Amino acid sequence: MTDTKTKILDLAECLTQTNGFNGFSYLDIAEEIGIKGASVHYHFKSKDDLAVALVERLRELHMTIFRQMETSIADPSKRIEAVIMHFQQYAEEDKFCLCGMMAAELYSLSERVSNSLNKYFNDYQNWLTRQFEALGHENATLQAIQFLSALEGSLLLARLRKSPKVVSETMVGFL
Amino acid sequence: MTDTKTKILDLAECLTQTNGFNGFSYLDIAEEIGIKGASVHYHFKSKDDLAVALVERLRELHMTIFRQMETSIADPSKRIEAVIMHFQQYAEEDKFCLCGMMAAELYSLSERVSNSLNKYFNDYQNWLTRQFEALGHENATLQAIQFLSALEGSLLLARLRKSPKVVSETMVGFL
DNA sequence: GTCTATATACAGATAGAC
DNA sequence: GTCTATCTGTATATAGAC
Repeated sequence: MTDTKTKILDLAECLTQTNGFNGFSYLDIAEEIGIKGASVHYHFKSKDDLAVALVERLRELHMTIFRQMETSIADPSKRIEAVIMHFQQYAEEDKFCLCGMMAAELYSLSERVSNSLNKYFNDYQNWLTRQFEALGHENATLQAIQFLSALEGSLLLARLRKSPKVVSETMVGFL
Repeated sequence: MTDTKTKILDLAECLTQTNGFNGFSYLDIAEEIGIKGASVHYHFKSKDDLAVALVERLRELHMTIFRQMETSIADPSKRIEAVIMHFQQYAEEDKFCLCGMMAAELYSLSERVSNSLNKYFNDYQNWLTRQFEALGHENATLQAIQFLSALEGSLLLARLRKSPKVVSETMVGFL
């Protein structure tokens, strides 16, 4: 049985990816997991605290997964392929990227959140750069930022068009 | 002297690009242009009407500009360069793409808006495809969706990092 | 076309009981 | 850790006067 704090984070993550961080309330969270609105404040004093916790949790999770992939998957292009499929899965669930969503909502969020978002994308980009270096690309840094940009943009379009495959179709040829 | 309706649209466009469409209220609009909140409803009965008007106006404007560019700028790669610089300008003003923003906020918007957004991006992509065809690209359709995706994604990252040049640096090599 | 006044709903947040 | 009760602020929207 998962504890309440984790339940809140899981649900908030899902709601942010679909409706945006400003698109749900503490009451939405409370009703869904069966507590009262005030109780959510016990776990996350302010909604800003919740935002920071969401980004930090995802950054740590993704970095752990990325580190594991470097030993469990031998071929770097297969690792990148897995990343593409992960984003396509978001589109299939009518979700956008959590941090992409918050990056769009940037100016309604605090500096703490924007710092966390920057850390997230920097870590992401550095990992991608290492993969493209391993694949022997001339300019791995440029390749990484192009890949990351196209990934975020294609997910935005795929979700709008209700065509998840737009992600993998767009990312073809980035390997 | 611009009329009130145009003033509302101009301000709403700016606010949507910075704070998101759900990030401002009729009262914000009213105070800035010097009328009362209720008066905004006279011009746009519901906020949903305002959303549709914003997207439709921008689609018509951009399509007009694109059509003009095809006669005023001889080199298709110079036309594409102009598009990149237009997006970089957004980043310099701490703005995201209006329709990209609304695409992120998709599930808090009506079907009317999502239909308009789809029309906008389809027209955009078709125009880009024509440019890449004129440049003799093998797969102009793929090139266009990759370009559009990378453009949206790089703007999202450039704005987050407060580095407008990320847009043009990322879009290098897409010509 | 803009105003005042108002209806209704919901947001984030806190105090204090259990 | 969750509750009830409440505060305060703000949102979209409408009716009817000017």
